[in-house]
Amino acid sequence: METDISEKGFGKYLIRNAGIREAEANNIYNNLEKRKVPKGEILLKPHEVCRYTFFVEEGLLRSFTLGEDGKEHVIQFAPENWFIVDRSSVYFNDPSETFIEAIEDSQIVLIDGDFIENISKVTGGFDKFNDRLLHNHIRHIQKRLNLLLGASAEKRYLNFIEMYPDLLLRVPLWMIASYLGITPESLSRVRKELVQKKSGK
Amino acid sequence: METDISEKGFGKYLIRNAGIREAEANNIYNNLEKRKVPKGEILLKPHEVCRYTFFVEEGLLRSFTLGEDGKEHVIQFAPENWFIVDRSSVYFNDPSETFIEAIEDSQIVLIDGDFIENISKVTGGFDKFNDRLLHNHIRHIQKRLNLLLGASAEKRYLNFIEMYPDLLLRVPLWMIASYLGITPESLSRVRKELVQKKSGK
DNA sequence: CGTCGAATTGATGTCATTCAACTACAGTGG
DNA sequence: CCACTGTAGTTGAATGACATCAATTCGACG
Repeated sequence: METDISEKGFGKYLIRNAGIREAEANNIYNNLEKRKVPKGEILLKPHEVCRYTFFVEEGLLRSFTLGEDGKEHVIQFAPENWFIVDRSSVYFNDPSETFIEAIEDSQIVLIDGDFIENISKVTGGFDKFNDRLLHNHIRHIQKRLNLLLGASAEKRYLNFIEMYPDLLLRVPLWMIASYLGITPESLSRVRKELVQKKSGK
Repeated sequence: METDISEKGFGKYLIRNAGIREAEANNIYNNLEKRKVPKGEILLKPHEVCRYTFFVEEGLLRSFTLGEDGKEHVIQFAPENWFIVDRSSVYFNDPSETFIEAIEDSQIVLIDGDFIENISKVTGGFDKFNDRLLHNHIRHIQKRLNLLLGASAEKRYLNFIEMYPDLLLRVPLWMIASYLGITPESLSRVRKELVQKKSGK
């Protein structure tokens, strides 16, 4: 049975952000695979080819790599209304080098490549929407690159809490440290100093 | 007068990499603006909106930012048959934060957004080609992110000479250092140690 | 020939890592 | 209900990687 999706995650998202009419969004949404994933579940592992773009309706996912040093490096966090995917892997059919993991119990939508192609044929504007996502992604990574090249651990942390204030409450600090490219101990000290600076004013 | 472009840079590139037939490539190529740029010329400055994607037929360009610390950070090098552009700026019409500069006397092709749209209508497959470029770009900067997050200066340098052996001979070391996110002095020492390791074998 | 920028080298400083100890707390099984 | 265990987070002391500052060499070019 089809459901009215006007208040549901991905359907609502399409209407608001992709300029897709409600009837169409409804149709799209009802043809997509949804899943509930419990905290801790791994949705993608290295050496697998990434087959889906995941859209997070509820909960929180992350992607990360395991460096040669044996350490995790968080690539991205994906809370509600975010996409998460290994784009290189889906696009080139390359084996992925990253994990995608649920760090909260989550409700997600699975979008595969065929689906996107079909949608593009039926729904004008989906291509453009997709294109905007790609460019947003690029802008995002590029900004992060600039920070890593030029900013101290403290600045990177401050930038993080500015960009993702909500994540601060939901993500363990050691993952944030990993995202910032520092150790948990260093992040702990950075935070300590920030508190001291504030109280010193 | 139209020229046969079969042996010329961008036309040849289109035939070989975008799956475009020679007649079409010829037509495309003859409608594009070309420029000779002397070493040192700046093609894009911060606060300008980037209007062109530059294709390098001959020579060498780079893009870089000026960090808050007042230091340059090289984003990308673009030798023959590479594109260089501030994608966020062209796509979103945002003022750029980067420079694009010729670091050798160069011969370039200027591709603007309108042109790409027109080509897409006429030439099937150009969209897909463009899409592949975008995904290549993402793969590229993602790899760089991983290196910055996980690898030492030495590893990053080794990776660089593996990926761009030719650039090593054409780019001043201080620019490579900037690309790697270290100081010229540090790069000098890294190189010294590598020589010593080799001779020590 | 003189000048300027690139590159190297040494001495020293700084930031972040490493390793280890310790606290707090949540989940588990007796 | 309590002891046991594991994970997150903090803190301290020592170390390490890279930066900074200053001096020198080298080569390109006017």
